[in-house]
Amino acid sequence: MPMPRWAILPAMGRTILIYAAALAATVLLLEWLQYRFWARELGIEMLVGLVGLGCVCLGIWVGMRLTRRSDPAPFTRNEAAIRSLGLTPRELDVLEALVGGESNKTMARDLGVSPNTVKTHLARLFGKLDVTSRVQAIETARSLRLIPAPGDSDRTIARPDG
Amino acid sequence: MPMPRWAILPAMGRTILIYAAALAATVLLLEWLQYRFWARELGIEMLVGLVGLGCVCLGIWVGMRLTRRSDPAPFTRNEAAIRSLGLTPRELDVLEALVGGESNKTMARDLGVSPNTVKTHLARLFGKLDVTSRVQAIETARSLRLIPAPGDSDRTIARPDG
DNA sequence: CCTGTCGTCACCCGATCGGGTGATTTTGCC
DNA sequence: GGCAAAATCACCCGATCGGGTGACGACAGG
Repeated sequence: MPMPRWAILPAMGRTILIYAAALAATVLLLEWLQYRFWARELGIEMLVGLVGLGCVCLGIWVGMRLTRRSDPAPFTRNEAAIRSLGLTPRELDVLEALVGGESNKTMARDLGVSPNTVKTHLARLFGKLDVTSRVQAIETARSLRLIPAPGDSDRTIARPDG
Repeated sequence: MPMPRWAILPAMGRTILIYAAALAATVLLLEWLQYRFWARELGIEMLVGLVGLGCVCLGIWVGMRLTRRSDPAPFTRNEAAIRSLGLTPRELDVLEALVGGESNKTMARDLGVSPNTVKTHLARLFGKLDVTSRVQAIETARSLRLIPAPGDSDRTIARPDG
């Protein structure tokens, strides 16, 4: 399941608080500068225009902050899904080794166990993920965010028509 | 429909024009409302505050418009890589069917051919991609942007150059 | 102590895969 | 028509995979 939408609200709330503080500071700054003097000197229209201009810049900055992508997508492993599926640490090791596309024999050598053990872990993994093939296991694991998807952690971009 | 990158610039310019028009309209509206009266009634502080609030909202809206991503990563298929590898259309069909994690028999049924044909296409595909397993073929194809990776938009963009 | 879970390994067996060779038909192009 | 590429299908064969069962030791928890 994807990250709930409301999870970004704290960040937005913090930004809004920062903005509110900046606004209050601006108002106090104007008061401190005895803006009434400036109002008499420049005229109310000019004062309102200047304030509006400043507030527009502030709003643009806030708007950009609000819509900025939480950029790196740091890939947080879905521990809840792991627990609900009952995946053991060793099964996760096999799952991570699975994405390399190697054979059971090679994975066994990498993990330092027997190919039969890898087969056992894989069989249980397939059962828990409710899949029947290695490729489906990888796809399902990625959709459940058990393992990082391509472009999630390492940003290796091969540009088309290179 | 192809959407060149520079095409978003007019959209931004349009947005800026809309913002400028809205600002002018607001100023005129204030003038029309004889804001001097409101300034005397509410006090300059309140007037400035209201104008600032309105302009901040306007600025936030503009900021959000300016930083809105234009369809992030529409996934352009790497036709150059396809050509350089010598991949035939049918081999690409098999490659796309491969990501589903189905067996050769199922892919053959989906493609309307014999399992032996799928095996032949797969063998040539493995040779051209220089891999030895289905999973490696998918990983390599994704890294070469022959097929969309999870997280990429599923809409394929037609490129002018064949 | 007993039970449950986990990790490890073994064996069997059928299905599938990967690799190779060969053949035929279709398609597009000169 | 001739040619080349592509697509199709068949067969063989060894390797691997997927599924199932059984077993053993370690280890935590009641």
